[in-house]
Amino acid sequence: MKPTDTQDIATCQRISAMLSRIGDKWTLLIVRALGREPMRFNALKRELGSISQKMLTQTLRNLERDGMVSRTVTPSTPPQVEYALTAMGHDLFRPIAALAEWTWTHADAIEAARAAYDGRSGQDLR
Amino acid sequence: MKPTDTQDIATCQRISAMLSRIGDKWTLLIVRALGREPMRFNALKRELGSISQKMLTQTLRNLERDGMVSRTVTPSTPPQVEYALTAMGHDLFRPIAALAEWTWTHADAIEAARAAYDGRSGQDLR
DNA sequence: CTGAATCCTTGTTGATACTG
DNA sequence: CAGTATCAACAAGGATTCAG
Repeated sequence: MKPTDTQDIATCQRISAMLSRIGDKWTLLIVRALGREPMRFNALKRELGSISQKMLTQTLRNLERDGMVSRTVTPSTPPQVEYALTAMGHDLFRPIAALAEWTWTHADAIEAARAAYDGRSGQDLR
Repeated sequence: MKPTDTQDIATCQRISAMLSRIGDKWTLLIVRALGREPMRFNALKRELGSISQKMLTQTLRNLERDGMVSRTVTPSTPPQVEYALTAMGHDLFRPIAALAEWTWTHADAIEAARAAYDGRSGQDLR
């Protein structure tokens, strides 16, 4: 048995799982919105525009479960629920920002690579 | 390119798309394998073990299209196709490694947050 | 050996309706 | 206001078969 390999692979998959979550359709936008200021459910919904309430709830639950977002209920009429980034949630922002920076600076190169690739293999297609 | 531009929503979605791709089931493992050394198709397949041929092809095509991986065909019998990381592919490794590092160092905290959350809301369920 | 094409199962997303 | 529940549409992943 090779513990190093299986360990590395397991770690790799864990990181993939994290990337998948962060990279899903809404997480980044939500984290970004909450990164500016804590917000209530419907304010968040308005901010994101086209998100369904189901996906907003679901994504917030995931973030809450992972300890990235806190959920504070104020029992009143109407009820108020405020979402905010936790310390860990804020912390996550640093490596994300680095990756964002990379994506931003390489966007043109990627675009060019895609155009070149599509030009090569898509000439007679579509 | 100001850093404030990274706060733009379109950019945010672009980064999400990038994260989604990198975070998909096989990309990271493939990039990691190719990061060590260029490899041929079946060597890669053996290395990854449980990947289907379809997903390997598909993921490699995506990486190739984005300019992260190069594909070199040597016409012979049997044909040889070698995949390798491009300069940009290697470059991508830095911010990914930062995120991996973050995930690794926060794994326990995330695990704990999940356990706490599941303990809170799962007591009377299921 | 390196793939493309097909089918099938599963998971994810979204629209809609309803509740406290 | 802040959700939950349900269902339909669609995309992703995997197994299998065929081909250069």
